[in-house]
Amino acid sequence: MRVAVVEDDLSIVNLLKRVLIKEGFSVREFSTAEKFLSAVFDYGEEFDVVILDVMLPGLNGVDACKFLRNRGSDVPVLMLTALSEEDDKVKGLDSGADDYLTKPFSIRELLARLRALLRRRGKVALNLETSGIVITDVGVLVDGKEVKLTGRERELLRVLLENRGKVVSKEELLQKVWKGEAVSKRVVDVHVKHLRDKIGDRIETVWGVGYRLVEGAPE
Amino acid sequence: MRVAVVEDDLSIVNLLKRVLIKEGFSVREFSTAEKFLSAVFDYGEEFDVVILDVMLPGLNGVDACKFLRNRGSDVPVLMLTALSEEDDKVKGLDSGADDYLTKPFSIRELLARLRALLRRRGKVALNLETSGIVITDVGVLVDGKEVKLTGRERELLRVLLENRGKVVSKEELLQKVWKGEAVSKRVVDVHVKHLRDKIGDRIETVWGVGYRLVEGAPE
DNA sequence: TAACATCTTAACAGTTCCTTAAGGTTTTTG
DNA sequence: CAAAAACCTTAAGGAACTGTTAAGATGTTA
Repeated sequence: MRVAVVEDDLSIVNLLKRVLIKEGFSVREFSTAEKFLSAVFDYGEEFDVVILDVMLPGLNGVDACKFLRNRGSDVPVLMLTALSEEDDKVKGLDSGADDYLTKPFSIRELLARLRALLRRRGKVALNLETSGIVITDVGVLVDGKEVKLTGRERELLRVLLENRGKVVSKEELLQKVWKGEAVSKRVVDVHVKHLRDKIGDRIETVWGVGYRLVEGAPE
Repeated sequence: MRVAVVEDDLSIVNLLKRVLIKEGFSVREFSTAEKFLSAVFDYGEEFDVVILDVMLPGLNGVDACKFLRNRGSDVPVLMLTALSEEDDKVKGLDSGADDYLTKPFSIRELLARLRALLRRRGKVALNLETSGIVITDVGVLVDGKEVKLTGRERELLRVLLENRGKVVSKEELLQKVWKGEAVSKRVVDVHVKHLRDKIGDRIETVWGVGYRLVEGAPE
């Protein structure tokens, strides 16, 4: 699950990062709405949910959300603000946000609302920590140790991680990692091999179907 | 964190510089309010916080602060003065200053107030010393030794330093250092090379993405 | 103007990454 | 069991990216 945190207050960013990463999200942070929108529309980055501060330098969260919706994005947006006035709540939701949280907020409530948002969209927020693997924008941690992965390897791992415990077919991997490029099916094998070399034997082969990332410790 | 020190008393300037640099601030000093305002509005320099003396030759601190606010700047201002009368305190805060300190002041109190100001703005004062690199307006210190950098090199280093430990994409570097000028992507590589030659191998290449300034000692 | 510093581009060299291909191994099927 | 199918492993070639150097452009200073 990829979550974008659009927030300029470093102390909040760091708090969110710590909590969300522990919960198994891939966290990508942006200090301004402009940077976030550029990542989405200029570079085509995709997120499963967005935590968006209202008070931002430059473009504010409400307008950023409107922009998102105008451009057709339906990614769930959780709005954050220091203002608790009803007026702002209305503005926020009017702009297309899905939920709203006023600062200061409790971590428990934030997580609860995030999960609610994802559930509503048919997504399930899982704690990836059980696999011992954490992906952030800074790097990839396996059992607490940083591992250097290439672009393809990282994407491959991300897809497997999102479906850990479940078999992912080669077709699905090709579609999600290689985005329909015309490549041989065998590239998957090769990259799985490389991944195995780097992260250890956590990828199981399901004969005739695809691959599955084994779960680590039980919940 | 960039701090502007606007003060004509050299002994105070030197004291502040020594302390602030040790705390990890990039310090820029101005002996008059005019010079400071010119840097801000004519040259577009940006600061995270301003330490502004009230008694200055020419334009005084109170008026300089008013000027700042009138022009729409909301940078945190910590006012310094030798006068302890309530009257001056009121004038200072009326002018738009965020806090106020009378000379003589204790270093500890100054730092506490600075941190409070930055925290209020959602910024966190970090000690850049952990990277072994300190940037001031006089020069750049690497492991205590002064290094001569050119303009581009210094800006490049500053952006990397602000994001140390994190990958900064080439696009972001081009945007922040070259402000959207139409230059080839490769200029970044060349300047990184020059920086490496001058400050040693502290810049890591992240293939296909950008560069990262490695962190020195842990926090 | 001459000497100097800085910045950008271009060219070539070096590196990393991705894909394909080929031969070997394991699993399934007849 | 033997053949077929799927997968593993390795290595080579090429594509994409970065490193390095030098020359020209531009601006600055003596």
